[in-house]
Amino acid sequence: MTIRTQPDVGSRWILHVDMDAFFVSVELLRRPELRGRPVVVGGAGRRGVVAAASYEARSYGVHSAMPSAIARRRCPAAVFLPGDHPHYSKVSARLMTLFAEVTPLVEPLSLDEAFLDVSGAGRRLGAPDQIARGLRARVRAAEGLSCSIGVAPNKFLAKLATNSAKPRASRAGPVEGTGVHVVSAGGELDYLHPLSIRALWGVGPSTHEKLGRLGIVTVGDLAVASPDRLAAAVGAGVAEHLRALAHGRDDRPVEPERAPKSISHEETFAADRRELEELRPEVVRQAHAVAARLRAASVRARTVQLKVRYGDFTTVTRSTTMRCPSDRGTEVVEVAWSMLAQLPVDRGVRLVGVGVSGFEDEPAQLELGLGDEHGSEQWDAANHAVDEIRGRFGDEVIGPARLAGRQQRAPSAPWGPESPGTGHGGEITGSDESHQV
DNA sequence: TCTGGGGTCCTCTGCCCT
DNA sequence: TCTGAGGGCAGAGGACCC
Repeated sequence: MTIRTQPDVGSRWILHVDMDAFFVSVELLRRPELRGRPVVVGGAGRRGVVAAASYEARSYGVHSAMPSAIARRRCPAAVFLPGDHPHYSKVSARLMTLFAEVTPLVEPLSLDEAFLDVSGAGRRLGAPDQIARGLRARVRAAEGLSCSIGVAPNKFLAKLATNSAKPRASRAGPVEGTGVHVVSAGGELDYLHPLSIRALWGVGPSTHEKLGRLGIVTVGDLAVASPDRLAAAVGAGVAEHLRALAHGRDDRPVEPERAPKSISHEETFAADRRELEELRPEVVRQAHAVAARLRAASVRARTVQLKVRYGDFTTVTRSTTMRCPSDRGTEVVEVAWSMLAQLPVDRGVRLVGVGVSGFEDEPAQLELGLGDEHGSEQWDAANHAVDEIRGRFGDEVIGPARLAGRQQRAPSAPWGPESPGTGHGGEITGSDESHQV
């Protein structure tokens, strides 16, 4: 689709850049012999899911988030590759740098997606569609990767437009996309209203079903639906949000610096665990990983959340708000453990996770009446020393004595539980967890 | 032998306080 | 002293996104 957009002053133009099958495409650069074959990244473990699938694999009905067992059944010829998250992160960082050469207003959405506000780049780089085509060419030249770009007056429409520009999988194989799709100012509703409501941000399976019961199928149906009936079905807040989108309204700015509001780590086990003590190393490792990220971000968290998923997939969460915010692994362990100890685990736990939220920049209040007043300063110093050691020599070189003797965890296993029998590394701990280097 | 990991946002409920 | 209303907050869970 080619709509000539003008480099006019005052108009708002947003680019949504989405890399095509990012993880797979990055792997194919390292393994070009797999080009043209169905390739799947992730889903290597017994309980894993697909993180990304090549368009050849998608032709067999394989898609991301699909259980690996089903993916193998649908496409037995597919090549399954383990994910290499650190490598994808490096490539992603280079891409974001490339985007920043177009405009300083770059908001990364994930490793392979970003919004760019090019409203002020018209005089320098031309019309938005020209900027988009130029950027595609630069990404291709610099990294050998393909991306699709949506161009529109706001973020929501730009993201939708990207879908129209993407390559597709058909039974006959991959079909080239247009690469760039422009939704012109004034043409928003013509583009939007024929689409399924499922295309809207915030309409997942549950909301889709509720709206379907009201006879709302397309975005156009939603735009003319009774606000009261809508609110009764999905709640006032969601209803207002959806009505705004259905009218093409979205005035959220592109925000280059978005501070995270929570940090968490979780892990699914290869086999369910039924003993509390079997779960302790995981809680310790996750709590210290979370704490290290807090220190890296120079924030302290007030709330600790524990997540437990049982073998039947029921999930419970427990959270505790601490008197004083903390960035210390020992404190996160203590709070998470006290919550876990109150849950039944003998029914079989498949996943455990530790998270923190409620961030504060201010220095933590000194603890009173809890032993030596210099103790907390010493732990802070020790924690920062360990962070520094790990930054220089890697995560494996230092860990809690509690986890000593366990096989170190692979650098990253984001898309599936570890193989049975592998243990984990950990982080600096206090009290009962002295250091092992 | 189906369902990962890391997030955000919203709603509902219960508790405490005024 | 009891009761009810209302606000603020914490906790739990659901839905959604990539």
